[in-house]
Amino acid sequence: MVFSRMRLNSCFTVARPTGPACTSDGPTGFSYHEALHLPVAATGPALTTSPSKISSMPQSPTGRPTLEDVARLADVSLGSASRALSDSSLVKPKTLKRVMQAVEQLGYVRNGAARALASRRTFSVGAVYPTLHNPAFADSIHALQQTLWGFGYQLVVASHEYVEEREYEVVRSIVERGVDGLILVGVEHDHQVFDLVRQRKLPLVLTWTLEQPPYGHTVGFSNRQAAYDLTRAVLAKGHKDIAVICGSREHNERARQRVSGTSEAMAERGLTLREEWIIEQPLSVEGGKLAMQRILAMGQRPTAVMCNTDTLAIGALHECRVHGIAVPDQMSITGYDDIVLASLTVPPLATVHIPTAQIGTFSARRLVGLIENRDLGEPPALNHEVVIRESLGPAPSTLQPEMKRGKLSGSARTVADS
Amino acid sequence: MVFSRMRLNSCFTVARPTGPACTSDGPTGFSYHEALHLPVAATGPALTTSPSKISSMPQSPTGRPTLEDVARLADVSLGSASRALSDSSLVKPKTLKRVMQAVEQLGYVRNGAARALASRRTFSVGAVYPTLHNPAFADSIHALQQTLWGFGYQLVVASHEYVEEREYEVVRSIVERGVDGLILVGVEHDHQVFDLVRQRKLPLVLTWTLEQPPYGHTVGFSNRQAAYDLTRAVLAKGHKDIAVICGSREHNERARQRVSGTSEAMAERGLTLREEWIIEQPLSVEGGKLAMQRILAMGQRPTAVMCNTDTLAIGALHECRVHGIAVPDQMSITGYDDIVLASLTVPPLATVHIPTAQIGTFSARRLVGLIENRDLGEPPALNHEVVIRESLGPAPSTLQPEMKRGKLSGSARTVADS
DNA sequence: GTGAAAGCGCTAACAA
DNA sequence: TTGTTAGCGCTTTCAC
Repeated sequence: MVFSRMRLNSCFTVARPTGPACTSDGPTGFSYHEALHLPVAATGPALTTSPSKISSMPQSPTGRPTLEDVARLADVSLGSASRALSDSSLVKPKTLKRVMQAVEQLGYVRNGAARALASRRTFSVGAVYPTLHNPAFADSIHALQQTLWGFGYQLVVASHEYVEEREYEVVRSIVERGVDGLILVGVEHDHQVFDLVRQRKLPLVLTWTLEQPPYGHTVGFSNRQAAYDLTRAVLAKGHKDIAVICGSREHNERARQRVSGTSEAMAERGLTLREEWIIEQPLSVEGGKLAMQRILAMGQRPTAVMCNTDTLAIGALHECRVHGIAVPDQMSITGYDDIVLASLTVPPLATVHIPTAQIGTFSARRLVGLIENRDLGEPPALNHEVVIRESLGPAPSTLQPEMKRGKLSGSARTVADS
Repeated sequence: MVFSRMRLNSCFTVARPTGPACTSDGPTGFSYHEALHLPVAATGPALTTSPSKISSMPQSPTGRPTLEDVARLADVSLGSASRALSDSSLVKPKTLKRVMQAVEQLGYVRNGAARALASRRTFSVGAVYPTLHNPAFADSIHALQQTLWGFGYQLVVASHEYVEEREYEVVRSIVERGVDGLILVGVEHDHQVFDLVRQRKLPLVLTWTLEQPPYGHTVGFSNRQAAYDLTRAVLAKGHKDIAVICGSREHNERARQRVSGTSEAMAERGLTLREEWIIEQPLSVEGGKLAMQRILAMGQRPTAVMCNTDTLAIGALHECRVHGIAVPDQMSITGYDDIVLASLTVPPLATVHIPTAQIGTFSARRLVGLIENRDLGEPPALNHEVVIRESLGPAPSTLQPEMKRGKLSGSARTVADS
């Protein structure tokens, strides 16, 4: 077993709930290593070797010990007990010690609801994502959660599965349950969402975008620019007939911006992104397959298909293999996001690297900064990066016989899949 | 815009917070479609077209309207207002209507902390996963969250990143913050975790396992059996020299069971799983690469490598390609989990299909059943399924020249990637 | 079916 | 530094 049950130390750091490894940004108090290893009074005396004076303390009607029980056992006032646990520097070491001892003996665990009600702080933040079922978002959530934990915040997550009407319900539900701040994806949200959040003055961070929102702050990158840059790379390979597979563009400015980034780059070359070559599908592997099926059924086919996410691209790639279409010889495919698997497909997927983890990390920092009204530093510019891999090849018409296989202008590179 | 601001209906269902699409399991009350579309009073009168009598209602010190404000405006008692929102069947339709009107006018949003404190229910559950950075877990969390939402519960997630000592901190922190139930992965947890949860009588569901825990219930499948079955399939291909790539087995009974399932199946054939061919690595693509590097550097190589997760397998597969090792001709590779991408690798990955989404769904149902003390039906037996795909081929020694490429005894099949 | 009132367990102001 | 006390906003008896 990892913990010494005898160890006497605090779960508590300054005005901050249990658990968090307060990073260097945190106020003074117990260090990470000192803190957090509070054992719990076992169910029966027989089960514990703790110094048993668990005694006949009168406890609250719920059965669980309350701070009042702790104070009584420690023979200090309620206030002192509260202070000891919230900010140990507010009480004498001796008081602290007695309180901690009582906490340990009783197996006391704070009541977050009471804390929240009295202090109007929940130390949790909400994050509503389009879906958790997307590696890029999962990565970001992962980083978000880890960073928040470091600051002492819990993460409440939910998703609306791209059903726009659900977002408000979801956000409302989360706000109702109580969070100190909120993270959403994109700038485009029902006005009710903004109204609700603004009315409550809830700190808000919008991710995955740089657009100016009617309320809140953003942490992200330019979807349009990323798509533009990637498209330039595609155009450089001589492609003129380009199709796009994207998610629904309605209510999703990210999808729209990616498409417009592409059409802008094409326009600069005097090319037009044909509307019938913009195919909307659910952002899944299956969606990619279906879209590619439609493309392959077309009379005139594009020579390059740019997918709005790697997941779509993987589906598209797979469909090509099924139909015996050689990628990139007969058709080039690009993705977007650069998920870990993008570099492992066959052929490896050309894509745009999106700083998913950074978005999570910096949105957490930004949000905590807003909540605690302290400066955690401006989030740096988050950059995308075009990653050329073998799924993007020269357009068939320009193909020289001798460079039929695997000849690339840029070398295939691997990013962030370590 | 999707919502009619004028719409007058409830956000509230019986004793259950806003939002959830109460499924058929829910008690009576507003239907999903009736519910939840409560607009919020906009910041300034100019911003809203609401029937403005927003008036000079004295509001609580926080600035936000409270139930008391609602009651006053509706001209009913606090109690009635509370009842109207918690269980509309407890008040007269007329009362309800007036309350709802007041709610709408004020843009009232319930205070979850106060609710939780008074009712001792938070309508949220905690889930602590090893990591969110694993498609199998992400799938499961996704299903979990969706199902919980249907029941009116919020999901608080956190991960311990396979650092066993962190789990207790994480669990404690979540419990402190307040949840009505808890979901963990596996049966093996520090006794402090069990002590804490047991002491608070917190409903507990352990997933991804069938082992009997000291406290709580399980929803899962047999890791040992799944590994056993897959190994039988490998053995049937004539492999005798089998290596295993797994995560750390310490504190992880799932990893141990998978390994022992393999060694048992081998033992039945009089084969031994060599300890030096059991390679522990972090459960990532990178871990799979590193492990395969080690294997390829060995004097005598195994003919089949069984990976404990698809992610590891994908890394291993990739490493083989990098080193020019043909899969499955020179080496067979299997995974575990059957993530969406398993069927899309080249060659497609033989693996065991794990009912990840079902685990999420049923653990949610089980937990809610425990919390609300109602019978939501016993979770059905969750079954794994061996999925033979091309990465598993005959052992090189038994290889007939004419079946060198792609000859399989079972046809490659695709599961659950639609 | 409704109103009045007593907490839920804690924090934070204020005195001492 | 410590103790006292008044709520935080809601649910839930308990009478009526």
